[in-house]
Formats: sequence, C-alpha cells, structure tokens
Amino acid sequence: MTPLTRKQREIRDREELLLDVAAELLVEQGYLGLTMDKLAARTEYSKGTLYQHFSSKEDVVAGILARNGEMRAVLFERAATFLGSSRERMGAVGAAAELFVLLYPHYEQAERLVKTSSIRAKAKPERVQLADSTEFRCFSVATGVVRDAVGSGDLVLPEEHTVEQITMGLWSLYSGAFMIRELSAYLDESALDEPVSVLLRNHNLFLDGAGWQPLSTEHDYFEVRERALREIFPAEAKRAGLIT
Amino acid sequence: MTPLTRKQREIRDREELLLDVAAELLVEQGYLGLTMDKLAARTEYSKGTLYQHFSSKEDVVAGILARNGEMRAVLFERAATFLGSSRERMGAVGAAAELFVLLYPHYEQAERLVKTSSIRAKAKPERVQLADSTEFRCFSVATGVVRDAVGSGDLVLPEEHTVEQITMGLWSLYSGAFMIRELSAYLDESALDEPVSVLLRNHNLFLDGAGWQPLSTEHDYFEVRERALREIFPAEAKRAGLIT
DNA sequence: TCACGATATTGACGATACGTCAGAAATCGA
DNA sequence: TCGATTTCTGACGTATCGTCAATATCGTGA
Repeated sequence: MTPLTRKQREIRDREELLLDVAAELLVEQGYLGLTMDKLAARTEYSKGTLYQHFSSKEDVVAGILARNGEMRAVLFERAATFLGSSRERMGAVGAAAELFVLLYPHYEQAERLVKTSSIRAKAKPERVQLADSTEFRCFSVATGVVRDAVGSGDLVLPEEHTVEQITMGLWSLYSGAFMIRELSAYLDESALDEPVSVLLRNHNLFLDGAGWQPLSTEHDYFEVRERALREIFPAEAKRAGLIT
Repeated sequence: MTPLTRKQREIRDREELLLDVAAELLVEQGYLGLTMDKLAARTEYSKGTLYQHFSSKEDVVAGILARNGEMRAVLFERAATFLGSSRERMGAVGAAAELFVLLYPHYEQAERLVKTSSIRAKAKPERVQLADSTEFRCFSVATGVVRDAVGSGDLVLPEEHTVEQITMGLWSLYSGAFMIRELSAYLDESALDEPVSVLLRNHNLFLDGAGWQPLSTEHDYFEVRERALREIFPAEAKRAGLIT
C-alpha cells in the first residue's frame, strides 16, 4: 500500500461526507426524496462532482449499503471471538446482528432497494459486489461457528442437513424479524410487541430443533446475550440502548 | 350488493388488464423500467385514463400487490382445510406459500417495493391497506393452525411463548428462504442449491424445537407436502411444476 | 513570483418521466 | 335527432436525471 496523496485523502473524505449526507436524506425523505440536487445542495458540491464519485443515484444507495455492510462484517467477526461454547458464540453473533440493526436503522432500507434488481442494475458493479461480499462475510462467520459446533460434537447434523442450511435458517429468522420490526412502524397493532425477545426465543427453538447442545432448556441464553454485549460491544451496545 | 352496470364492469376489467400488463412490464424491465407512458402505449389507453385508476406509478405497484395478495390469501385458506393432524395442516400451509411464490414470481418484487416507506407513501392508502390486509389474512390462517395445535394438545407452548411468535418464526423462515432464492439469481454460486427442500427441513427443525407433535423424526412431512399439493392444489401445483 | 499545462469543479442544458387539465369524443336520455 | 353528461385524450408544466463545455484551481519549473 502506497500512502495516499493529500488529494486522494480529500476525495476519500469527501465520499464519506457524501454518503453521510445521503444516508441522512434517505432516512428523512426516503428513496424518492433522495435526489442528486438535494445531495449537491446539502453538501455544497456541484452535481458534476457527485458524479465523479457515483455513477447514478442508485450507486449512491449501493455506496451506503457497502459502507455499512463493512461495519456489520466487523461486528460479526468480533462476535465470533466470544469465549464460550459453540452455541454461546452463535448467541454472540446473533447479538451482533441485533446490535447492527439498532445502530444503523437505514441499512435495511438501502438493502431492500439494492436487492431490487432494476435498482441493483444501475449501480456500479464493483460497489454492488462489495456490498454483496460484506454480506457473504457475515454469512461465513455464522457458518464457521456452525462448523465448529459440528467439529466439537456440540451439534450432530441430522441426516441430509448441512451447516449452510442451519445458517440459512438462522439468517432467515433474523432477517424476517427485522423486516417485521421495521414494518410494524406502520402496521403497529400486532400481537408481536417485542420482536427482539421473540427473536432470541425463536433462535433458541430452531437450534434446539437441530439438537445443538446445550439446549436452551438447560442454559440461559438471555444471560449469554447480555454478557456478549457487555464483553465484546460495551460502547456500541450502550449507544444502542441495549445495556446501561 | 347491487349488480354492476356494464360501464362498471368495463372499468373493472380494464383495471385487470392494466395490472396484467403492468406486472409484465415489472418482470421484463423492473421498477425503473415500468413507466406510465409504456403502460399506456401497451394497453392502448391514454395516460389520463390510467390516472383514473391509479394515483401514481407507485399505486400501480401496490395494485399488483393487492391483487396477488388476494390470491395468496385464498391459497392459504384452502390449505388450512387439509384433513390431518395440526402439524400436517401447517405443512399444507407451508406448501401453499411455496406454491404461491412459484406461481407469481413478481409478487416478491412488488412487495419489497411497497414495503419501502417512501414508495408506500405515494400509493393510495386504501390499496396499501388492502395489500396489508391480505398479508394479515395469511398470517391469521397460520396462527389459527398453531392455536388449534395448542387446543388439541399437539403443541405445548414453552413458557413465555405465544402462538403468534411461533407463526412469526415460520413466517420468517419462509420469507427469508424466498428472498435468498430470488437473490441467488445473481449471487448464483451458493452452497444452497435447493432452497425449497432446505426450507421444509428448516420448517421441521423449528417445529421440532417447539415440540410440536408428531416430530419430524417420527413422521414423513415430505410425503405430507406432496399429498397436500395433490389433494388441495392439483391444478396449480401442476402448473408450477411441483407435481407431474 | 509568475506562467502555463494539467486536473478538478461547476451549473446550465438536453432528455426523460411524472401527473394534470382543457378540449375532443363518446354515450346517454328525451 | 340533439343537447347534456360522462369519459377519454395527449400536449404541457414541472421535476429530476446525467452530461459536458466552460471555468477555476492546482502543481511545477523558470
């Protein structure tokens, strides 16, 4: 790595600023309210300059996704270092996922947009790939924990099942819960007032179903979650209001 | 209900046509490629006429969602009439969910868009509510089956758990799997080649974890799925290629 | 310090798409 | 048949995207 010139640093910093302001706009006014003219006005750069960074409005959204995806991957990787049984480590990874959606509430919106194929198609391929790769890193971290569980004997895979399948089940449980949580903002009156504690309970049911030891009936995974947050993410969890 | 006049029928039929063509455009060219001018040109109506039906482009997408949502709700309601144990009936509901995504592949795309708040905000509130209510009907059908299971003693809810929570877990498993399936179109190389059989396996793990009798270790739920499709949805399942 | 070529920035502009509305066309009723 | 009413139409005003010729800034060597 050669050191960056001043100019290169300026450009990198400017891109950060642009993404910050774009994320703000996305939260405040949604996808349709995020316009290149507004972004230019708020950042006090011209539209031409914006287009030196991003090929299109959709590319801006992909940029937001890629940047926050990187943060999520880092959280997942840190979570996997939690000291404990394999199932406890998976609990820590779940806690990281939870923490992430609280810290970056606009991520899901950007994700949904970039997963819409016609929007994805207009973003720079490199940026889309970068965003995808951060998601893949997260998935890999989780799969690694499942694999460790199989290796240590904590988890005996039922016949025909694979480690990826278990990961995919958990992944689905989390993404479904987060989606419902976000939606409940306008659906409000649902019998599911506390999506997050529901989430950990379902995480436990699923892993119990797979026979991953120790079962939730024998171990307090709510306590594990709390401990993981305190030990690995003290600052972030405080910021998100998950611990005091 | 008073009978519809000829004019009213014409208008209703026209709306069907508009939604058909709009769904076509959405599939072919995506959200950004679906334009009101194209829709007008293809249907040979003028833009003014389009706007007598829909308040905006976003409203068109919500219209697609509401119409297909209605079909999904009907499939779910039929599935719940499957004769068998409570857990077998839930298997039938899962099969309906699977069938639906195969029959209406564009539904998910429309759903993702309408769940994006700024897009939802531009559609007619009645139409959005209609789309929401069809989803709620599906959720209710599933919850009803869980409740029956509790009533019959097939399922003893673990302490602090609720029927809605079980439904939400299953719902998440399905929506997560469908999302990944759709995405794998461009992510391709994943260790998850057969998202759907993975799905039923995860469905089983989750319900086993909840202790819903009879457990998948004691009963062949792949056979149940097959039977449900043949008995309740013979025509649709054939069309989707799930049975021959 | 200044001059000059290279690089970065700007904002006006063309193109496209949305949503509207005044006028044209079709329908209805007497 | 003809006027009233409803429906339909597409040209138009506005907004936003993405471009590019013109302008400003920067870096460097005399």
